[in-house]
Amino acid sequence: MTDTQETPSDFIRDIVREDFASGRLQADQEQGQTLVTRFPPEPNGYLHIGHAKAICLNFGLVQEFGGRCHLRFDDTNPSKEEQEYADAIMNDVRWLGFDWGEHLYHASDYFEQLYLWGEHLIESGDAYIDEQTYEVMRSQRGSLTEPGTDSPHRDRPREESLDLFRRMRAGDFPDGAMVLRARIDMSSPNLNLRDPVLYRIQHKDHPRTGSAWCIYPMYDFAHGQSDAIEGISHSLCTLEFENHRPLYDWFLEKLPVPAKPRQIEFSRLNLSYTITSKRKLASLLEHGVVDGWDDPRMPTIAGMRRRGVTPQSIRTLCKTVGITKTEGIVDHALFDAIQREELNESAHRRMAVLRPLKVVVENWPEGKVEMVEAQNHPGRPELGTREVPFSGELWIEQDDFRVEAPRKYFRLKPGQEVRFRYGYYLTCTGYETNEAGEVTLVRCTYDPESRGGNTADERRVKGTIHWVDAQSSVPAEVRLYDHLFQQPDPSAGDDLMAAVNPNSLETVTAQLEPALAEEAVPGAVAVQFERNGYFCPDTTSSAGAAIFNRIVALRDSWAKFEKNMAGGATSA
RNA sequence: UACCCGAUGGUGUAAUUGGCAACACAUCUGGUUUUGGUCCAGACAUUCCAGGUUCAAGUCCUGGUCGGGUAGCCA
Repeated sequence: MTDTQETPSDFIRDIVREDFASGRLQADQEQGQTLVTRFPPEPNGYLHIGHAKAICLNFGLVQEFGGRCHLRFDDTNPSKEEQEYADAIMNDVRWLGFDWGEHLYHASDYFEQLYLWGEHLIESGDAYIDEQTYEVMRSQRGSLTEPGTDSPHRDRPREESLDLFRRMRAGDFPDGAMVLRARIDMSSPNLNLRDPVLYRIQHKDHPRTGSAWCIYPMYDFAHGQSDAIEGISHSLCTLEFENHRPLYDWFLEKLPVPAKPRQIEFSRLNLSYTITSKRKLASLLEHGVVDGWDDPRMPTIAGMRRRGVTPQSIRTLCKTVGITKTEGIVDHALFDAIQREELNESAHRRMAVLRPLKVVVENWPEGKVEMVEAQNHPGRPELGTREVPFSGELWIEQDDFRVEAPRKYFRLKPGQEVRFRYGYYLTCTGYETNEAGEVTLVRCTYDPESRGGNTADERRVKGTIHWVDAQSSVPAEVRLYDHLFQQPDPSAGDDLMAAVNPNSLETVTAQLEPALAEEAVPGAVAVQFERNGYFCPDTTSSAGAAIFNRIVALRDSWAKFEKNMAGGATSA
């Protein structure tokens, strides 16, 4: 995978550079430690835009500096994890453009070693079996401001702990009967060091190890040691693990591990109008706000892929927001801008009318159909042209006609002449309405001398609108997406559902130019519907039943102008 | 009222490690344009506060303020 611009440096890249300079890292594995990173998801849910940041960091680093990046599933809790998630995660990472080669690992690969290290800690007096209840242990933990108190089993003989630990493994005890705890310091100001639990009993089959185990290691006891086993040099994680680092280092010091990885924390990616909490995302499904994990409005990788977002756009976003330790919220408009920039360059132009209004050309020769030539990309002539039918009955956007138009409205209105892009100049001569007063039809005359969209006299026509020929156009379902939430920070309030945008999806029956019908198949590249936005066929679309998703709308300075006018009028 | 972390425009980052506060997005102005798109030009900051060191401080020192994280047998 190659991206056009170089990734700017950041504090982690600075550290890596320093490590090469100091000799801690060697470019050649034969001579010592190379750069080794890892992306360590728990297979208990779908990947989202926040994960993309970690993926780009870990895989991007080794692309730039050499080395390797492992994909490691942190599968230490069988009651939450499933193979289905692991498969989806691998698919998403690949789609994002990254490759772990042969370096696919699982924390469960190390269960035996981890268990042995558990015994090791017992033997060295650094761990013990505690058979108190969960509630008692919690009450002994103290609080944020008060120290905890020692467990009565804290000084139990090593042989006794060892025996109990072995019997735990053998399945002699029910869930929750006892745990293995590190013996550190119950009065530590860092709560993670107050004799944390290392192993718990769970009589539950594991997706990979089956029924081999009924005790499973906790994250803290598994993660750092897994890093060490794999020879990870830099273990990059998000800020909430900062307080875990002393524990991470404690295990590496107490245990005969083969390497000493270094944990470095960076801030999560937060996008405005978006959430990335697995629990909250799941609640959207439960409440029926979205159809599934791959609903195109979801910030999941699967959702964005279905929406038509490109992996390149996601990578560019991650590159642009950078890596720091400051927590903030990235303006979603930045992501929109990044997508438009990429799509503007690549997407072929097509004409599609989203909210059709019929136009009849009164002086058009009866039954005549003309083919006019349209460019596929005005900025890139090398992308060629196509033929589009034009006749006396056309569709235009409802919004491109006004009976009473505001100042500076350049589109169709009674008496006004506008350019039908690549077609002819049309002048509005009248219109029809229904009982409700809605315009149902617009009457125009055309200038036969204006074929292609200009005239010999070079008279100025300010407005240009898109259109499709009514006889040959193809109806299609088009899904117009907006933010899932109406507040920039949906998590700010206490009621997530109250923040949901009721208009996050608008479905319209559009009319497409004929060429789009064949392009309406899943997997097709994004196209620009001129003056509307960038669109991509949905996974359920077919040539016979076209369904398009709007990836991102075009910038619309006229809509903004009108909105400001309205806002200014009320506030003035 | 414990420990850890953070603080630079509206937003996200940068600043050769003590030397003219830069880039992108957003917003606003104007120009070009057969997409009200693209493109082009311009505008927009007392670097959280108060002291101190220095010819020189976003950067170093002291003290504060504000924000976030942490009390799972989750990761």
